[in-house]
Amino acid sequence: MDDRKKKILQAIIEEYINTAEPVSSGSIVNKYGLKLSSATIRNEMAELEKVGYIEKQHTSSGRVPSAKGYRLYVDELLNDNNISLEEIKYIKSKLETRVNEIEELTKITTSTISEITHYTTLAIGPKTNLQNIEDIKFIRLGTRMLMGVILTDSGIVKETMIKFDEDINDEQVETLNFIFNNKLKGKPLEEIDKPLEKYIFSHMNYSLKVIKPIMEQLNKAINDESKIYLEGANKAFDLPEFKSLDMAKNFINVIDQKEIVADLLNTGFANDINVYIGNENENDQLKDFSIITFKHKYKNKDLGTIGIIGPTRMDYSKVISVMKYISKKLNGE
Amino acid sequence: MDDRKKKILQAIIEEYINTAEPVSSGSIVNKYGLKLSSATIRNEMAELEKVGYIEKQHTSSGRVPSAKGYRLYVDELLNDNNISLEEIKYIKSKLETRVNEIEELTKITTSTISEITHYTTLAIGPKTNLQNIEDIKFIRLGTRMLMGVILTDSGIVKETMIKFDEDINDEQVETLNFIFNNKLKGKPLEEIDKPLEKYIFSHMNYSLKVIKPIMEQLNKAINDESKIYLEGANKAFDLPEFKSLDMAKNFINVIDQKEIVADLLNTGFANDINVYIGNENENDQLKDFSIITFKHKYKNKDLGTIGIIGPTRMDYSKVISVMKYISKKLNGE
DNA sequence: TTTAGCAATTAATCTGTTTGACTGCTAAAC
DNA sequence: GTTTAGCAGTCAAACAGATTAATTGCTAAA
Repeated sequence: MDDRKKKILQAIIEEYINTAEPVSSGSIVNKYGLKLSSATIRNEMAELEKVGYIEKQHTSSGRVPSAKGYRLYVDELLNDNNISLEEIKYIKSKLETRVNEIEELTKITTSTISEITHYTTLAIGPKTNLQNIEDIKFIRLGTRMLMGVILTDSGIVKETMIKFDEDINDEQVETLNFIFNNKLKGKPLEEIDKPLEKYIFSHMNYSLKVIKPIMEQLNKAINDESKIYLEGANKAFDLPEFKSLDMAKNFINVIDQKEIVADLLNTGFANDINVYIGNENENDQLKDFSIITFKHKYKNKDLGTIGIIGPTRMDYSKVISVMKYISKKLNGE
Repeated sequence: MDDRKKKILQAIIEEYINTAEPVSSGSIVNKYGLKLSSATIRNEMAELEKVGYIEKQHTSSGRVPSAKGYRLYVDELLNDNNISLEEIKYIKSKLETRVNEIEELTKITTSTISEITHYTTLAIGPKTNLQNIEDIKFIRLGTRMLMGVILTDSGIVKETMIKFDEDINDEQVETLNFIFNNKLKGKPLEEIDKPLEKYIFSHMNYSLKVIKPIMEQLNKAINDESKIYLEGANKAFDLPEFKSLDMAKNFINVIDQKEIVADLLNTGFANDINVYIGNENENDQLKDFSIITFKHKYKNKDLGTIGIIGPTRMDYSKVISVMKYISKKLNGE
């Protein structure tokens, strides 16, 4: 792969991303700084095809990038600083909104990305079971109901309602708060488990009727599949690839299935922007889509993962640039 | 409209709902108990068309019900007890799941309806500002954060996080709990407002720095657009009307816009199953869809509205039957 | 090594034809 | 008076062939 081939590949990919039409040798002459005749480009294209970076749909058609082509483009060729001053200004203003909850920040970030990139954007909260408990409290609502609230060191708040068949009094609530905090503060969330149940049961004289539902609900709350955020599902339908009904149907199917979305957001490395192109995706239902994700953090604390999903013909440069900027910005410049 | 015409109209509509194809005079002979030749049915169809209950797409095509036709069918002709024993059994088992929160019940009901009817199902929580406060409490998390929790008499729980620039101590929290409960218990949610702020400010010596954020967040929490639940968005794409890309795009557009969904769920009468057929919908974007909603209640307490959305060719009989049954079941037989 | 020029290929578009499913109407049957 | 058989008329959908336009690969010249 000499330099000229890479330049031509880049031109093909960028032209295809812009036009969504197979790229002919003639269409990139005099664009992208290529001072070559269409015949020469044709010769180079034939070789690029031989090594699998581009593909033809039929004998006389223009070329379309393959997953392998996009991969090279993403790894070596694209401009990852493709972001305008206006966009930076807009993102800044959005991210500086004062929020009281991590959830809100995630929501804002998700919708901002969707607005700027025009792609469907997804987000999921962080895996909580590795986080540490910073505070755990119970609060009585009415006579037979408790709300359990857990604050983790990442600032995530988990809450759950617990109903009882008998009345609860304030003294009991206070004891619960005392015991749970003493026993669990600073420990990882997953420590809320059976052993504790036995401990409470042997150290307090509450009936199992009270303790059982508490433990059940707390465990449910922390193991709860995190909430999934979705912004701009309709944006996909403006793209020409969604003219195909199959594609559209597949897309809705994917974003409608929480497990698939959770899966795709939960793979990938912590400190990177992760790009999965077409058939690089493990899940067969995703093989026509590309997905770009990153874990967003605030002062190095995991806040979850945000990702965009779109056709393989995606503006990788723009998306990656925006994510890079936001990631940096969230983590404090 | 004599009886025979109604029978024929019913036959046309039910055949169309089943097949999604324009209904010819021949296709309903010997079905639906009609012992007439196709010629007679043709004559009747011509008259039904003249009064606007059915329509032709071109001279030699079969007939398709109009919105007016569906309306008559829904009001007078359909079987609203179109529900099988298996379905009843399934619904029962689902609704008997023990839940700790209203939210959960809404989720379960929504997904059950979607599973049984095969239509996209939407839900929204009740308008909270008319509900009464049953309990209102603050709980300290860490040193500079409060969680405010409001329980209403319908069992709805609203919570909000409040951050401060200075430390909060337990004594302050206790006073807050005392004052808010004393002042607001039994009152409608909308009473949480400016006058209270002044009262607290004059009766306690907390700085405005503490009280301001509390009032702000509480107001935000109660005025928050209720969460919208969505189940089975992908189900729509199995229907033949969604072969049309325009239709599909419109559909996604509608369910993606929270305001439209909130609007369509918030119209309609409290004690009824509300049916909006095609152009009966006020919103232009909904004119190709039909919507059926009902307010679900538990022991006469408003729990919000559940609705399904689909093409005008919808199985009104099944949907209405299922909703009737569920509505009755939730409200305690 | 590059390029001009040209035959070959193919999808997309267009055009005309056939087919099949209906209807509406007429006249006969009930 | 009502119902029905039968048939001409209509139209969309399916099909088949011809045309067009885009683009390639290859050859031979620059």
